[in-house]
Amino acid sequence: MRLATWNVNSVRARVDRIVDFAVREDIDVLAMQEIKCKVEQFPLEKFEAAGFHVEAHGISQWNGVAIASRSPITEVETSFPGMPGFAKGHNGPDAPLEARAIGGLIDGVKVWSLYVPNGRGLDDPHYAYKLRWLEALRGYTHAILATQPDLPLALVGDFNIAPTDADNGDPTIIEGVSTHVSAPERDAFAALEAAGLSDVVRPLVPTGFTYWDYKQLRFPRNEGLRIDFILGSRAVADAVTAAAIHRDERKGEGPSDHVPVVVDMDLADGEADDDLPMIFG
DNA sequence: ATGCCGTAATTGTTACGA
Repeated sequence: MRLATWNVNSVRARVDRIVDFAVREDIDVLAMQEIKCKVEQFPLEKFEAAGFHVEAHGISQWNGVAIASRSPITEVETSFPGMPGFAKGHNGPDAPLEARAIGGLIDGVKVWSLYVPNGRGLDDPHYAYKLRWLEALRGYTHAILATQPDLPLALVGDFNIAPTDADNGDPTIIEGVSTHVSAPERDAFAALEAAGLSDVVRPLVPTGFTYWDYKQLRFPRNEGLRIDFILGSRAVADAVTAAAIHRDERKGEGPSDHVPVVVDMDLADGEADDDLPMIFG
């Protein structure tokens, strides 16, 4: 399985670029974030014409996530258990959920496309919301791997955290002042790893950014951030054979400000192997 | 070079982004 994640910054504004990439790179599963449309506005036909099934979750012009897959997607969920909500003036336990998560089972792999809240500012209510959201995601991960430790689980998307200083090449993003690089955010990311996930791209692609702001020549100057990740359970990590960050997708006409991150997985059918008749035995 | 903000509500301006 070739699995990709991409914050597309509007699926309608660049659907042809997205589908062209998925076809050209022979992507099996493409997790998208910031589709920026309602489900009924999603350009389904162009994905289906290219041979993809699509599950999308979008409720307004903000946020929105989707998964396009060559194999059918089952067990679709549009939030994970415990996921908090947020709205202006309504930040409590009953706040409405945003369209920031969609999960499904694809060829035995549980895939989640995630758009972690931005945070906006260290003193902003959105920052506390971001940390609550990440803690809920950690709790979900811990719970599911406690009961299914061998599950191939992939949490992919825009985590809006630069986990190390090497992941921050933007001179305007400063520790102590900015979101994305604060200790609580980095601790929250590390807690996901402690819950049983690992970044399956970094061992194969140790450096490089996945996002460059549209302003201030950030891309030509290569002043970006690495904030888009593919986190996998042990079963996923053991299956990964290759990884890539498609930096070239930031070039040309009408790019997203993020680029796709891709892994190849060689997934043995663990249970099926045990059931195979011993023809040669 | 990869080039100086883009998108989607809306129709002048605001919200959002990282």
